[in-house]
Amino acid sequence: MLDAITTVSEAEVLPILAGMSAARRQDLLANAILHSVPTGTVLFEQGEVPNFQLIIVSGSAQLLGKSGAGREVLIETVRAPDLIIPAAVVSGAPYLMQARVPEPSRFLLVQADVFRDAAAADPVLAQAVIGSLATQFRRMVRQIKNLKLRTTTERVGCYVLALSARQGTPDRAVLPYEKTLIASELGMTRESFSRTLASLENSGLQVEGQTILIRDARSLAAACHPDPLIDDSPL
Amino acid sequence: MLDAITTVSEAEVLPILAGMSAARRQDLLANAILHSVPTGTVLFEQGEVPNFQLIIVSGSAQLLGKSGAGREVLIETVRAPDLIIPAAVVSGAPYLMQARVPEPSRFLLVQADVFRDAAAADPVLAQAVIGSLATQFRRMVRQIKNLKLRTTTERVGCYVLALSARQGTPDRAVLPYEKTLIASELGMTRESFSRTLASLENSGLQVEGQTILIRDARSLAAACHPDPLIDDSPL
DNA sequence: TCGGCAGCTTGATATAGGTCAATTCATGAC
DNA sequence: GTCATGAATTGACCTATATCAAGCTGCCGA
Repeated sequence: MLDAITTVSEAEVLPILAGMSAARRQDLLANAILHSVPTGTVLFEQGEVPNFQLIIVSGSAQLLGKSGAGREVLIETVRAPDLIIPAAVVSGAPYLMQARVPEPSRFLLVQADVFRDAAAADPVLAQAVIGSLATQFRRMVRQIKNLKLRTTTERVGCYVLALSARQGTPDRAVLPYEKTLIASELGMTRESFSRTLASLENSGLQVEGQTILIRDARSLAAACHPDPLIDDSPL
Repeated sequence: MLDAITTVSEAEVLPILAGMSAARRQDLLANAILHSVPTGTVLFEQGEVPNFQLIIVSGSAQLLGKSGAGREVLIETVRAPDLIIPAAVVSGAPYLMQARVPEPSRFLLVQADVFRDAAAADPVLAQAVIGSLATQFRRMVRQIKNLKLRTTTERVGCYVLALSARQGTPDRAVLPYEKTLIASELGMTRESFSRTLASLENSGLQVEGQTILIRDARSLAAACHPDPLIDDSPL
């Protein structure tokens, strides 16, 4: 499960580390570890202080927020290639979210202080960190606008539209994980999500298990008011 | 209103630029502009592409999100010394929020491309940008947890508690701006905010215009479940 | 093949919070 | 001082969404 990196060939192609001088990258990877984890693994809990910067080599990680009462909501999904919450690592502050692995994935673990030092010393790595942080920040802002400015119907409809755009299939969208999780991501209960999806069948949408058919994108858009400054850009 | 910087004395003390070599800082400031603006000024609209990186020298800026329907909510307040949405500037993407000035303030305007180049070239500036982005990201995460995991009562109560902690007065909190704005920041209507505050009078709280007296912090905390991983740390 | 979960849907009901409207309060202009 | 304006409160009402409670469906393991 824990493998020291013998060949850096894999890590070399990581876009995050691209552009770093070979020497610097060598330095970074000296005591890095490549970790392959199965579905369901918890990478860290909220409240923990980061020991490592995790770099997603393949797969993805879900970031969950938990309340004192035990309620648990999905906040974000991060996909390869990216860093997992560099904000916590660079600030050395406790994680605000738990990280869980929804599919077999591989991560590169870099000691937190090593990572910080490297980011301070290497402008190319610093740029990568800045880029990752900026993108993640903007996603959070979009989500806040989504929550504060929209009804559940709008959130659900726009979620489906954004999904179909991201998947390159204008006539359908396949839900990437359980509806219960998606509901929590959208800030509603699973029951509301189910009902809202059903009610959108009047607006050119058809639910078929995990796949949602979009029979009339025009009508759907009219019902849920997509907005490029809220919905994830297809980038 | 627009003044070229003749003396850099002011900018020199800006913590953001501290640590940069004098030469580099000089370079940055060469075509920077110091801008003093009155209350109410809109610095930029959402949707605009950033021309400048704005650095808050004194005062603050409010970041608002607007819906197509014209609804407008407060998302964040940024205070000196800090950068205004570096995420938009470094990524060169359109602003997701409008920036408005709630008090007479001064900003240093650095051409966006100049700022990007400087951040790429100067590790110290890069670190400052990383720090600012990380802090701002974490604030957004806290806000999302606040919105998704809490009731209005909890949000209002914890807001007051956090305020009083930040202001160093355990027995009171002074609301920093209109209640309508605060309500939108907390994701509710002004009416709900008003009623919720009133209802918390049963939990050791007393409303006195813009100042809220905390007569029984224990009881208030019991009613609203503060959580260090959600509420702004007193840092 | 048969449980037996886990996830989902659906229905009935409750309620938190939104909407609309009227009133008070505070502030600043004149 | 009075008036006008915008903010805040309060009340009555309503609806969107949560909650609670069955069923349903598909899947996995024995």
